[in-house]
Amino acid sequence: MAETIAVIDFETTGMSPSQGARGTEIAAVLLRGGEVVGQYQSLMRSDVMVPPFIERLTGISNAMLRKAPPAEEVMREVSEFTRGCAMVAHNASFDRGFWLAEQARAACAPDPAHRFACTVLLSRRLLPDAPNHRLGTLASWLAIDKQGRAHRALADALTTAHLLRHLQQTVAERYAAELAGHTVSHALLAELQIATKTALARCVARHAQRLAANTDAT
DNA sequence: TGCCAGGCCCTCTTTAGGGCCTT
Repeated sequence: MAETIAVIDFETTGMSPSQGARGTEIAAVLLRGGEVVGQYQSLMRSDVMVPPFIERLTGISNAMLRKAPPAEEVMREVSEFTRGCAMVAHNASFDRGFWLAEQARAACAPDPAHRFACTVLLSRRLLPDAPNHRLGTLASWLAIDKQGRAHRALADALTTAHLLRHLQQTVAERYAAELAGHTVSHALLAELQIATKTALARCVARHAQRLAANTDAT
């Protein structure tokens, strides 16, 4: 069966857990074989106030969060929802930081499958002609249908999922010869996101050779 | 008073600095 990738997005009270910021909403979209096969979204309540700027940006208010389920309960649910999935986020260092911090608060057992790939890093390498690599700009530039209000978790996660699908298709078409029939897996994306731009084709070819060698060995 | 993140990329670089991207 094709691997399942979980595309996640956090809305938060600030830029970094190290500064005391907390998640206010999380969404996870499951992609399998390029199709959306599941989605999860929930507001999450913590004891941290939403600053006015963030409330205007996301539309998530302190009043909304007072009625939301506790962050710990939400993290346990979304951890179970994404169990066994490789992860993707737009600017993954940001979401990964909140993911780890909120998981730790909720005493969720770390899932070794939860390795992150980043659509910012990938789009910088694969879409160098884009005006910039903000999620909204890339969505407009690639004519990705609007998925709802930007800066809400599910809308941004769905947009990122469509962007990821476009990036996978780009790799599949541009490096069809190097791929030699192999699919564009999360593992390959993780290698491409840290490859130099001039080494992308060689990176794909090496990856395909390793897969072929492993297949031969089994 | 002004500043406060962090990981990555690019270049006028690597003994550094500035910009991008996320809320």
